[in-house]
Amino acid sequence: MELSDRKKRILRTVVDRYIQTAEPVGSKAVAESCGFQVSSATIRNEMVALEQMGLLEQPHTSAGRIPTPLGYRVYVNELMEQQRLSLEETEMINRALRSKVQQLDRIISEAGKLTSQLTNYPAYALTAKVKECTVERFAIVTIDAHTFILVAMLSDDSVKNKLVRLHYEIRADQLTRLGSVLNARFTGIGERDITPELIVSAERSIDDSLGLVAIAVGFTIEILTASRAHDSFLTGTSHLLDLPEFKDTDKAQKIIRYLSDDAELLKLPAPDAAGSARITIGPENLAEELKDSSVVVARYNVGDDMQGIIGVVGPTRMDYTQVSSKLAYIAQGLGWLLSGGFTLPGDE
Amino acid sequence: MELSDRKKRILRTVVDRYIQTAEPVGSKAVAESCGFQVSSATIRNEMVALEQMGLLEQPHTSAGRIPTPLGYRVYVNELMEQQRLSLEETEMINRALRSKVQQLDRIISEAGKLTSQLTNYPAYALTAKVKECTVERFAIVTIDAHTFILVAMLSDDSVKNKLVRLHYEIRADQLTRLGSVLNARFTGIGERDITPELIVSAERSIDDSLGLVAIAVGFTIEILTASRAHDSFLTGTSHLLDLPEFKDTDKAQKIIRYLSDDAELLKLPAPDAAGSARITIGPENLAEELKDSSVVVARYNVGDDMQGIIGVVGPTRMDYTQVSSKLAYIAQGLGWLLSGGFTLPGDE
DNA sequence: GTTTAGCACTCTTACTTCCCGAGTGCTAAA
DNA sequence: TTTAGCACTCGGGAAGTAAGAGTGCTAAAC
Repeated sequence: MELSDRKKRILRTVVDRYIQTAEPVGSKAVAESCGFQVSSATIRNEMVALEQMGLLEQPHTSAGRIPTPLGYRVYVNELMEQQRLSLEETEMINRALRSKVQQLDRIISEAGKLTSQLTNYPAYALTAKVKECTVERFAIVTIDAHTFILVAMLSDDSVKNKLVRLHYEIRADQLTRLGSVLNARFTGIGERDITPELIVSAERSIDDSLGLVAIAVGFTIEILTASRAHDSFLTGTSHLLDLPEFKDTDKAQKIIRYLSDDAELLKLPAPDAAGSARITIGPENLAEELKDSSVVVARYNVGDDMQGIIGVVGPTRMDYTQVSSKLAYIAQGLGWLLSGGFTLPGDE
Repeated sequence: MELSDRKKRILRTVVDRYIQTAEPVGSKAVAESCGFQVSSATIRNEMVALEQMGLLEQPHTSAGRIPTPLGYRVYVNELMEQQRLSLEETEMINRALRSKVQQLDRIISEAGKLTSQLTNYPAYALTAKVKECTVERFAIVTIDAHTFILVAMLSDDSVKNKLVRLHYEIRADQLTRLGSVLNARFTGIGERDITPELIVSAERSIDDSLGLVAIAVGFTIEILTASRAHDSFLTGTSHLLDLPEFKDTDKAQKIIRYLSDDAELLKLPAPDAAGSARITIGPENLAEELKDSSVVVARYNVGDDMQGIIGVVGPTRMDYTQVSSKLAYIAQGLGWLLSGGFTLPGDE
């Protein structure tokens, strides 16, 4: 498919304008738009050609043209110029990311919030474990004679904890022994390696009449099971209601409900490589609910064990340029922070 | 204000029906409704009286009546019977709560989700610290020569952690010393007690040429600052779009946007005592955005240091009976779980 | 051959008008 | 005090109308 320069320019103008206004774009508007020296009639002829190529369509006779999904695809692939984020924007993202990265568990949800704020579209964030998790290290913190906190550091660098309250008193040395047996026998192994025999043998080894091992192992299994599941977060759904394409509450509701379902989010397309953004337009989406919407996703990696996905959902008329730039930057920044250390590019 | 039995019964019928259908209730419908032996004309006369008392109103002449906010208030205060949750329902809540209480930090957000699911209205959850937090205990977990996790257990029983990666190598004994000085000097004190002098003296005491103390204390301050702030979660906003009163996207958007603002959520009314639910109807709300909506909130306490709030937002035509029962039960269950231990009433 | 101007045509959107029916308030009788 | 009957009111949906934007086509101009 070969497009003349003029056709490209017209297509780009139509897409840009339609992204902004959500109104079909007429030939006159295109002709008047930046620096065309030809009349609207000429534009009309070209637009007919673009329509026959399947890049534009008319919602009805005698309305302006709007891009088809294929038109958006061509725009995204060939016409869209990668937008440079301004210094202020990168600064802001850096600052926001850095201040959010206090607690490992929360980063992902915070990254989602940030994305939604910056793009003005709903954003979702997922974590996905590539490998099965194991506990790297247990720690026990005594609160009082009845109470302690069991802390587990997992192989994906996250930390889980549980407050344990017992009806009977426990001595410090019992907890110490519990800690050592947990660290000796239950670290570095996956959920399926925790057998009843292992538990019994561990209980014997410290003469565990109180059943502390059983409690701790129960918690461990809970954690490992939960960590196999994916975490997901959705924010900024109210942005959808801003858009004219969702002024019909039914549509908005369907899509928000769809996005609220963790299981569905997991099925969404993911980019192959970290850092870059992948764009899925309208009917390219497999899910029926998203046939009228577009999804932009970026991936980041944390070590080898874990990866995360941040995505933005909007109408096909999404501002692809802006969204994909910002998303890619955020994903990259996250990757740096999580696996690198404290500094982001641009920091001194 | 004295209401005859018949008037009470009529008011209750109107409110119940309007809650279900969202349509103005006519005299005929009331007359036919359960067991009235009088004609619609009699009902009409009574309804005029109720209207003059300010309990009912007509959206326009020749439509049925709908309750005024005052009408709802009377309904809530005098006519509503506390609904007993069914055994299945309490079982389900118990099960859901128990399985969620793995990780202290997440409980509150999970409780919000649960509430929203059970009531079919949007729910929000807040934590509020009554007292300033302190770190109870530090723990350091070594990952490799460049990396360790700093874990802090706070006085509110939550656990915070931070992955620290350095460009230079650190020895195990350096970390051990860091741990002891942190536990010796930085536990049990509030944010404002962390003075530069304290930091310098701590650094000297372990000959900290690597600046580890500075990093750890920086993290501590971050945590204490953040824990003073409130956490808030909002879920189930899509339920709003089900309701006819929010079929206008503008209204829905305004209220969702309002609820997404943490600062505003904090201003919402809170119940005085834990366990019971407080109901705020329409114009009783101070916020302009909520003048057409009602809020049901319940509070739970965790020890003396912390308390949390769970709230449900819906139209004035909210199913107060159902919502307040469930909310009270959930709040109660949470309180038990968080401060008591493992068992819920009804468990064996 | 390409571009332009002009014109008739189409289709949506917004606005007005009109009718229907549900539900009321009043009055008079039971 | 309750009931039946009746005229009246008003919102909502259907139908009809006018305006406007944008098109496709044709014929002339470059």
